[in-house]
Amino acid sequence: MSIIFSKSCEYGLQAALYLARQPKDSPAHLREIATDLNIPYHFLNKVLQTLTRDRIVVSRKGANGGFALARSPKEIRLMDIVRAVDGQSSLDGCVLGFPACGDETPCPVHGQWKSAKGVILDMLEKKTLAELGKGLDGKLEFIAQSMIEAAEK
Amino acid sequence: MSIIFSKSCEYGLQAALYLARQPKDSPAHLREIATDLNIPYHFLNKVLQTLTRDRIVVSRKGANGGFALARSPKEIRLMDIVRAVDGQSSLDGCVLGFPACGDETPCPVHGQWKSAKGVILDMLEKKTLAELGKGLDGKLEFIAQSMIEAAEK
DNA sequence: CCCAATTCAGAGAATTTTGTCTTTGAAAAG
DNA sequence: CTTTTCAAAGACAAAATTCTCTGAATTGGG
Repeated sequence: MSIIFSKSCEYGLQAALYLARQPKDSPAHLREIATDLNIPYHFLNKVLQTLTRDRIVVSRKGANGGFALARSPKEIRLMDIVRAVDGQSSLDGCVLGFPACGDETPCPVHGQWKSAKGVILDMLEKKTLAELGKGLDGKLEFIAQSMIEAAEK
Repeated sequence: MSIIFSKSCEYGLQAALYLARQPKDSPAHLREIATDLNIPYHFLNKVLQTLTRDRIVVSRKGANGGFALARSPKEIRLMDIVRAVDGQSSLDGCVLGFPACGDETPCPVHGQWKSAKGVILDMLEKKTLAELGKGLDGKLEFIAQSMIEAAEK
């Protein structure tokens, strides 16, 4: 599990990234995505259902079916996926766990944490799937390679 | 649970902070700490055992026993506690979960995440219990208040 | 010196949360 | 209809969190 995301969310982000790289008008199959990204089939099923309900991806049943992004990758921010899967509140809250911590009654690291979180939120709010997919251009093999190495352990 | 720490770690940080505010030569009892911070007694027991084994706090049994910091609050950084409880590796790893992500084969957000993590690690490495305790001076009631509100939910 | 009370140490069980799998159903295409 | 593919409920497993219980060290009082 990543530091800040649940596994569901991690898988959701990976899958969305996968779909962003997919040629237009050719939806990807659950089976294909799960295999390529080395994600448990049925767990990914559930995550994609969530993203579908949130209208971040669209699904089609039957032959020629599959999953595709609901809108242009330029219009899907990482934050959209995080919010859909882990919920907004997953990024709120005091880093030391003090329930009453806030701008008025700050915990001792409130200020510093706020600026660190600012960098993170900024990243999530501004990065779109389009930019991320571009970052992967010319290294299609990155993900696959990544997963092969993981499987070897 | 905080975004980046386990509950164990959160409790460890809170307890250490508590001990830093404690008058010299008067160790705090487990029962007292757990009650004041609203932490499950036996879970805190375990966390404090970890911190004791790591020589961040010292313990004494029997009457007049209890827990105290093993050295001056000025010499205990947040990172020491995080490392002891959650382990160093809890802060490593790709934020999107790609196992092969690294400086040579970066994931699309590797750079941004690295700088965000830099701010966090910097905070953990530089902030000592002494500075944090000072931050609480004059608001002894902060923690208690915090916990009362939490309990009301 | 011995005993009783106090307090931490630690193993391990129970619970909760999170992640994974099983199974059945429903929609679409040909 | 038959095949393909997503939808969804719910069982199961693993991990994190919380609780139970027993033991061991220390102190102070008889």
